[in-house]
Amino acid sequence: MKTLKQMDRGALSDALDHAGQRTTPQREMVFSILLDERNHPTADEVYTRTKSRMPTISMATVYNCLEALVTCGLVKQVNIEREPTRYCPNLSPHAHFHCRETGRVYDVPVPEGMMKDLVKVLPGNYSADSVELVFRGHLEKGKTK
Amino acid sequence: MKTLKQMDRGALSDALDHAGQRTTPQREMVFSILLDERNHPTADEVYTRTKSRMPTISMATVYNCLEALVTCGLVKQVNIEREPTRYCPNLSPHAHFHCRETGRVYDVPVPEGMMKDLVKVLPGNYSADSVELVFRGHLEKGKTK
DNA sequence: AATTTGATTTAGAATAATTCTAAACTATAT
DNA sequence: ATATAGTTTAGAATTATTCTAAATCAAATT
Repeated sequence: MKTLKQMDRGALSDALDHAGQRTTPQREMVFSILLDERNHPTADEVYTRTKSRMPTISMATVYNCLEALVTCGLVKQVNIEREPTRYCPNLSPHAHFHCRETGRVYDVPVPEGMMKDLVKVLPGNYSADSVELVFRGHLEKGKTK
Repeated sequence: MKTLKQMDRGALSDALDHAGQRTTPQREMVFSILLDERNHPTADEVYTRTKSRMPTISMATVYNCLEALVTCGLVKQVNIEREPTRYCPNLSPHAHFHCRETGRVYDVPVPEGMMKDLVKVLPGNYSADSVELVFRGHLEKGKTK
């Protein structure tokens, strides 16, 4: 896929606009890269991929664009154990699974309302606006369920 | 508290021994510092506190000691959003709450078996050996429950 | 008791992800 | 057309952590 779908393009400029930020070719390209291959790339990986299609872009701009996308709510940062930050455009509630063998990170959809239920373990004066759930382990091959 | 309780001292040398590592004054001191004030200090904070009682210790040694304690299972690393790694000697199952206002991290005990239940959201070929649950938000003052 | 062995400690250098800085560029508003 | 403000860019700076190599220490062996 080479460019942003009309739908995503609209979502992007709406979201940026709403946050008082401009829609730029670099931001569109970075967003498109993230949507294209949703394997939780690091800033460095995003830089490499983006550069292949927009050779003049700089690392600083990639960081800037990623930050803009995070700020306007279209992208989430995923941090696993002090490894470089990864970027994830999946906005539906999900957990992450970190494979010790490959280092890859997978989205794990969680049932409706589960994240809500989790906050019930908090004492009454703890008010949480975000819940992060990360599993670590390995993938067993050949076993689907 | 100035030194390690007899119980903790035993647990420490047992655990180190089991991992093929020696019990040293530096490791005892760092462990004692962690047990003394359980507020999830960073390596830097551990260094400062340790230095006040053992002025010759170096930063590298603090990192070495913390790593030894983690390796032998007495201490857990807590990573929140690419902030410096924090160290936590609480071995019972618990979640963490990260206050956006103060930056402090609190342990939140979770009911027996809850962590076990969480892994059930994983597809059958995902095998998890650790579950991490982090809440982010703020503490409401004056409200206890 | 002296010596070898291997682990540990230490200071300082190196690394690496990220942020900062200041100048150049761009687009929009005036 | 011009001014204004946001954005991009290269490169420097920052910072937590790891690495390196020498010095120290403790246990095991002679």
